[in-house]
Amino acid sequence: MTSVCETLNAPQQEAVRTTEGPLLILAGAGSGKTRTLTHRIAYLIEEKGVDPWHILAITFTNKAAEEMKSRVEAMTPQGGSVFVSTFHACCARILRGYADRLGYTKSFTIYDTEDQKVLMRRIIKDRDLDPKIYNEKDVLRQISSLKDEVVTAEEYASRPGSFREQKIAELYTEYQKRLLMADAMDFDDLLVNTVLLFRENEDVLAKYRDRFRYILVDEYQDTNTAQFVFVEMLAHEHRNLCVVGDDDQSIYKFRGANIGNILHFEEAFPGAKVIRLEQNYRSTKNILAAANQVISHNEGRMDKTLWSDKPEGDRVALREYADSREEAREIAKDIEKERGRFPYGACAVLYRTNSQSRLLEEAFVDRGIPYVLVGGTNFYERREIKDLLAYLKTVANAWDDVAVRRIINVPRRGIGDTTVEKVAALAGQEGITFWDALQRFAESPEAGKAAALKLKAFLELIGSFREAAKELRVAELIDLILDKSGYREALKEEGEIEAEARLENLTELQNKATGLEDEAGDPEALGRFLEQVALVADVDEMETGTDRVTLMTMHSAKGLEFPKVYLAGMEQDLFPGARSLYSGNDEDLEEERRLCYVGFTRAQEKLILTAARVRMVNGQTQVHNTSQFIDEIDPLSLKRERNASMFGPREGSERQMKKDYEAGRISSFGRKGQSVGWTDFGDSFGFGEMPKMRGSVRPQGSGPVSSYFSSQEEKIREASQSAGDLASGDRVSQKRYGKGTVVEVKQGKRDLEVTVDFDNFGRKVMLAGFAGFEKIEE
DNA sequence: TCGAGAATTGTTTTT
DNA sequence: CAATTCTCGA
Repeated sequence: MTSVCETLNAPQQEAVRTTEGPLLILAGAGSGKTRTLTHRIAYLIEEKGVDPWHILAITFTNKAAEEMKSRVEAMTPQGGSVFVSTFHACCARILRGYADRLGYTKSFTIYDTEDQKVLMRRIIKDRDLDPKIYNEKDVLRQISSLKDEVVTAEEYASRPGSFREQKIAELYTEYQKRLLMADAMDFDDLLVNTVLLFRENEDVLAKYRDRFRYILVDEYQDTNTAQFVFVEMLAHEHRNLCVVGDDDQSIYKFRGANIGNILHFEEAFPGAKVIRLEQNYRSTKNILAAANQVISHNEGRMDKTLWSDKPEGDRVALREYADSREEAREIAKDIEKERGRFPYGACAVLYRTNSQSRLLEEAFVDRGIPYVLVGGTNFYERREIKDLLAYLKTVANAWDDVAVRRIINVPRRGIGDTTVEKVAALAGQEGITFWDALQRFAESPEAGKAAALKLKAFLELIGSFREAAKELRVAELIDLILDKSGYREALKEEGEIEAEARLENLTELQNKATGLEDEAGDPEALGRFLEQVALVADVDEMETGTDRVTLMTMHSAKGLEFPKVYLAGMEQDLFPGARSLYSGNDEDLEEERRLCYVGFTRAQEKLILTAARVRMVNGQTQVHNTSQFIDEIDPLSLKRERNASMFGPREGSERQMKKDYEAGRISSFGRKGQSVGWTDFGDSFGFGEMPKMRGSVRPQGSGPVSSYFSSQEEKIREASQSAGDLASGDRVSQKRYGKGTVVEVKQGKRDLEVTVDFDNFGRKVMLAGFAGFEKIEE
């Protein structure tokens, strides 16, 4: 064990040896914090003789938990019995033991985001609120942020607030009531309810305080208030709390992460010791320099400087492309070209939004490059999986209305909306669950003969599953359900490729259940399975060790590292995203910048930034400048690579079209609804979709979209200017389009028509760089 | 009741 | 460009 410590640097060793009292480890990116943490746990066990039973380690993902556990186990034989887990899994575990104290049963189910939305939508509907004004997403977001701060429905309702806030409070209250009735908790509830459990049950709190005498929390910068409260309660007595974090890597403010937790740790835990890990073992000097330069633009950071004694390495590369498709293709090409130095498994392509993965995937498929996509639509969120899980939930928990209603007519069994609504109404007025109402309704004369028959068949079907569950393993139960419900049959009949994929997914789910190691008929196993499934993150499922390129968001990449990293889409308005740029709140921009820092510091040897000039975003062609973060890098650390495809002669039809256009041979080209033209900047070439336009293109205003039009008057004026001066007889009209605004100027006499589109932020949307179009021919 | 086609609308990031 | 909701006819 002492020899183990020798491989650590001085501050790391100190962090390992400071076992008693509160400790904040400020660990910069790549400073070996996981190593330090695992050594610390091993040290506690080996040197301090602490029983692993008394140690709790909280990680950010299940994957990180597993990894930490196996690393500790490799160092000390007892290491395997340390409780390493995520906040959510840990809370779920505690609640499984004591949920009855809160009015739940111990086999409560967990609602995911979709379940939450379904439930909330129903509540809003039942209360006759305008779903436009109270849309479930907004309401849920507000409730979620209240839960992040451990504000209960009662507390919130008792606070004075605006009319809307009072309505939200009512919805919150009702939502919690229905969750309780359904014996279900949402993600946030896992934390909040655990805190409430501790608050109201002295004995439970005492038990866990006694058990977890040494607590470690990783990625502390991304904890929210609820998590802080949870940890504080547990650590209150023994005060052996060690948190590790890096304020520069806090990227989850949007889901309630409270950076104050780390900034004010010393105040919350007086006498806390602070140790800084500032030596980076991961990246070359150039990469680190670029990362440091970018992050230095943020204000209010904790004082620390990351350094490295690694070689200089290559400069950070910047490559610009004409459009996003080309960007994707060139990345794929480049990966293939350098395969000798960087095998596929050594490469990662990171991006800001999940939607960017599509083009990359296409490019990789085209070249036959193997890749793993992390994130996007979670496996467990796919329709067929959710359907089957709803069956399982219905079997496990008859109160779960959302689950029952999901499957009552899946596959089709002739129970339509009308019937379902009647049952729901009955449930509402009697104050019983949907399931109970279903039983009553099937017997009542109100149900038509045909409907009653169908309902009874459904009830019997579920009943038979419940019976069967008593003597089957979960995997076998799944098989039975697929079979007897007719679900598998229905999919097979479709016969489409998509249906086949769905069947494969179901088989995969079954395989996961097979790996469960449950006894036949074990009543807990089903609940365990459902819980496991509810709490997995995308990264948890990531395979490692295969020679494949990794594609994922920068958020998902937190905590990971790769020899070669591409950051795709380094474009203003995409990264940093328009949302953060125009919110009027600098903190939003700073969070994006931290995300950029996280992205940069994933790279060990080579970092390549790419940007596209023209990109489709939500079906709209947008022209982007390179990200401001690029300007924040010292030019000496950056290598702007001019690539032939962008600045040299262009190939194929686009080039020909350009010539034709210039020579006046054609006045318009492109497919229906599209036109093509030149942008003012660079030499790039873009397609712009112009649904309202026909005819040829006259380049007008172009360049970065910086103007900001807030009032309707301004928008109209701007649109008019694009059309030229207004004359009498011109008609100006405006209409809402989504959240944006479209202003149309029709100048009848001169046969000129202009449409200018404004996005959510009031910025004029430039269609591939053009603001105005002259209509020449029909 | 149900499906097809039209219309609308939406978007960071995720445990 | 999706994905979802709406509308309408059978």
